[in-house]
Parts: sequence; C-alpha cells; structure tokens
Amino acid sequence: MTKKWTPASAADGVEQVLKILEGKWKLVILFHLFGGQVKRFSELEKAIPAITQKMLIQQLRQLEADGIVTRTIYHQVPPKVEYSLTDWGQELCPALDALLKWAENKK
Amino acid sequence: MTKKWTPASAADGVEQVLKILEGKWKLVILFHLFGGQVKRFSELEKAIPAITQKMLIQQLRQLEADGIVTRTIYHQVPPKVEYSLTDWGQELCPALDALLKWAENKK
DNA sequence: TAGGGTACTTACTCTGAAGTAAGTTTTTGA
DNA sequence: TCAAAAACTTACTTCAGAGTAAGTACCCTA
Repeated sequence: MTKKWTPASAADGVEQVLKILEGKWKLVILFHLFGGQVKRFSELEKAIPAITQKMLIQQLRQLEADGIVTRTIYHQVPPKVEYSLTDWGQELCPALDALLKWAENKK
Repeated sequence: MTKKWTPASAADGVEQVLKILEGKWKLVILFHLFGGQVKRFSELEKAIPAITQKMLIQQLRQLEADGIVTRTIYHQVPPKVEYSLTDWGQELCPALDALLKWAENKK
C-alpha cells in the first residue's frame, strides 16, 4: 500500500532523494558503479578525470553515509579501497531510468 | 528503442532532469499542480506560505521555460494568471513516484 | 483622486557548495 | 634512508542561488 501524500510531504520526500543525488559528481560516480561494478578509488579518479581527490572523497563519503555505496578497505601497502553499490543503491537504477525516459519523451 | 548510455552521458541526462527539479520550491509547486489542477498565482502563494513572491515567480518562470507548466493570462481587473502542468509535466508524476517508492524501500 | 487587489520587478545581502592547492599517513623496496 | 604509490585531509577562495525588503503597473470602484 502506498502512503497518502500531501503536496508538501510528497515534495519533501522527493527532496530527500534529490539531496542524495544532488552533489556535482554523485551521478557520474553512481553510473560508474551501476550493474554491480566494483572500483578502486584510483580507478574512479581515472574514470572521472575532471574530479579532484577532495571532491571524489567527499561525494563518496556522502553516498556511503546515505547507504548507497559500500566501502571496503584492504590493509595492504599501498592501500586499496574498493567502492561498490549496496542493494538499495542498485535499485536506484530503474528509478533514474524512468527520469531519463521522461526526458527523452519531451515534445 | 533505448539509447546506449555511457556513465558520463547517463549522468548528464539525469542531471538535465535534476536541474529542472532542483529549485528550492519547484517540487512543492509541481505537487500542487499534479493531477490536472489549475491554480492562480495567489492560490499558490497561499498554499505555500513560506515562499516569497519573488521566488514563486522565479520558479514558475523556470518551470515554464522548461516546458513543464503553462501560464494562462486573463486580461481582467484585477489581473488573473493561472498555472497548470503541460502533458509532459504530468508525465513526470510516475517518475517521481518511482523515486518515492525507492526511498521508502530503504533497508 | 485616492485606495485597493493582483501579479509582478529590482536592488541588495548572505550562505553554502564547489574549486584550488598543498600537506599527511603508511609501509615496502631500492 | 629516502622515494614512491594510494588514499585521504586541511586551509583558503570563489560564486551562484536563495533570502529580504521594497517598489511598480494596471485599472476599477467609491
């Protein structure tokens, strides 16, 4: 059963979601991890050349705090840290697809 | 047929959509107009008490420019301006629903 | 002719997200 | 013992988006 939404509460709910996605680089990061891909910090750096280390970490940390990405540390030298999506994070994919399809459908 | 997306192009596509939705007040406005509702400027003002006239207009103009809301002017005294969603704007509703459902599904 | 209601504009300030650039930690191997 | 690679951290600056507050155009009615 779906909740009863008021305009205000529905807008609020969507805004919570947008807040998660809103960072300048989060979507690029997400799309690099969709489909069960696992990437190291340095791989993401290479895949997104324009991003700075600071921003990459900041965005990853926020995504992690929001429960969308998982961080796995390997205690090696040199260190290795892998990032992947949580189950919940993967489920975001179809929802974003819906937005893309909507955008394509502009008359 | 669906386009072939790279991480970068997909992220870009979603970002275009987010840009449309991103204003501080756009979602509230949208949810007040979903379902074919038609509202006057002053009705929206009342429905969203915290918004200032400047922001209301600004957001409405941007939504209009993006092809999501329609503006109908009645040349009366006092003036009357009605806002409603375009067909494309209405179609946004299910896509936002998908996001809401995703958010509810957080483990 | 003065006031009132509706739909805007304009000028200013403020704040937080993003950018830049440099420094830090850890341990191995030459 | 010192450089090198990976994954961060820190300090500073910049700028666009949002807020505040006031003003404007229109024209009817009293």
